[in-house]
Amino acid sequence: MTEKNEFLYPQKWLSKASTGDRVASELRMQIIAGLIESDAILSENKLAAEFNVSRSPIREALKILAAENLIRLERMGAVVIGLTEKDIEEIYDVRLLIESFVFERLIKIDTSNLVTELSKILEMMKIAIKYKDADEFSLQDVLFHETIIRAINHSYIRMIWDNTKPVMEAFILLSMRSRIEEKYDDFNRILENHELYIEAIKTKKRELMIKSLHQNFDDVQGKVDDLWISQQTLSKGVEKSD
Amino acid sequence: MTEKNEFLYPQKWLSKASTGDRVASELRMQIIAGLIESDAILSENKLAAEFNVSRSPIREALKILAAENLIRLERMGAVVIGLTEKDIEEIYDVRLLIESFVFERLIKIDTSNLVTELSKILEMMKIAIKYKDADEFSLQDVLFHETIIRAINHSYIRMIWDNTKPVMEAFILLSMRSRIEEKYDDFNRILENHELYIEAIKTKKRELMIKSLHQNFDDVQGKVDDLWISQQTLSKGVEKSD
DNA sequence: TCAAGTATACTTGTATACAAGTATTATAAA
DNA sequence: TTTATAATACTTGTATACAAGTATACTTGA
Repeated sequence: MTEKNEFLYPQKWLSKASTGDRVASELRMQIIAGLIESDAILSENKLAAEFNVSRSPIREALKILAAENLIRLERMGAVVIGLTEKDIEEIYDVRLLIESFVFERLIKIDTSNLVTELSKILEMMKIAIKYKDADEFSLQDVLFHETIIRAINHSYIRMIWDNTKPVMEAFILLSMRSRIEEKYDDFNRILENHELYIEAIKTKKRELMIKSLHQNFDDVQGKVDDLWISQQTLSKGVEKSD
Repeated sequence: MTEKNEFLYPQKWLSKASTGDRVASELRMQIIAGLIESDAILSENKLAAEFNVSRSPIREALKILAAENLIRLERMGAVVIGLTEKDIEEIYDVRLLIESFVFERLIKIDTSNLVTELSKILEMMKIAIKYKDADEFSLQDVLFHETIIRAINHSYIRMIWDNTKPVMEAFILLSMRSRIEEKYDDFNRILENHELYIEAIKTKKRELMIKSLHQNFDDVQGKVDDLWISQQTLSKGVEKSD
């Protein structure tokens, strides 16, 4: 048995989370990072032993991951589905879909407070880059989009966001970590893109928003390659758990 | 304590469901039907006693309902949010959104099998009406849309469906039950509308689909009024659980 | 009557126990 | 060697036990 003292998921983001949430966050990262391979079978008992907790929070975690389509709950054990390139594309389909919807609503309301809020987040992102803090950058990046989505006060759009957020966050986190050192310039492009997004919301120009969203997506396409590479790196020297 | 021998949710739909799923289904119906009022506080222990099960499946059920935004999990007790008219509108926003997306994908693929499948479901719906079986009709109605959505094989669109389906199913169920007796003619309109939808998929004509979707939504607007009326009827003579 | 403080009866989160069912493995027979 | 059967070691689902924390209500003092 291997004692794990290091976590992929930033523990400080889990200040008041339950054990189940913590386990879910960590397993999610391990699955998306490829440390736990697809088709692997997870047993509640083994996981409980591994994380040094009881089966209750493990069950909770598995339910969460199943809802996120990262695993499949079967009779005997939970089968890891993992995150394919197709999944990433699909997540961005959904983001494109809901953010477009949100934008149409934003056009009809006063967005000055939102723009202020977004500007603040953007500045935080700049600081994060300055100090090469990939985690903080990812946090703010996700928060940026969450802030936009929450602005229209739509329970079910927010529900969709809540369901896709964890996977997206984990994915962005891994992607940014692998890029912060080598591909430093990428981040300026991301910043510019977010500035464009704010501008679109401020001026309520649909074309700008579409442009920004698509650029963001194109940017992600690159992230995918990077992540797959980083997965291989991460997987090296890690014993298989079968 | 009141012993409940009758359930709002059709038990035969839960053939291989866990106790937690059963409890969730029943609580969902009671909340949407208004038997459990908004702002009511649900305690795990009380629910466990009421349903004659342990806290484990109750916890599972509450997690499910929280994900559906029907309740809010707080420190002390789960607070019932309930389903407002705004929620119904929002659910249909989402349906409009994802079914439009799905249609764009359907245009690009061979839909002959899908059309056959949908025709079969439509015939089932007709039989259900013939025998005034509101439950069966609702089941097929929901299945109709689920079949369309599943046809494009998109994990994350399906995820959105999975998350909104239970609430929508419960809502449609209650609505149809209240209408099957008095507003019999409504059902023919619904059938025609579904025929239009099939035609849209067959001919891949966008306008037809939009028309059908909007008619469906207008139809739902009427459902809302009916449901609120049926809620008051249902609520009569039911003691409050505070 | 009112205020403060303490005791009590709740709440959830986690751990453990038990039961029912399934896959695997070993054993025995042909 | 192969097949059938039985035993065993797993699996999850549910029930129960325990611990930590919170709100409420009561008691005690003025």
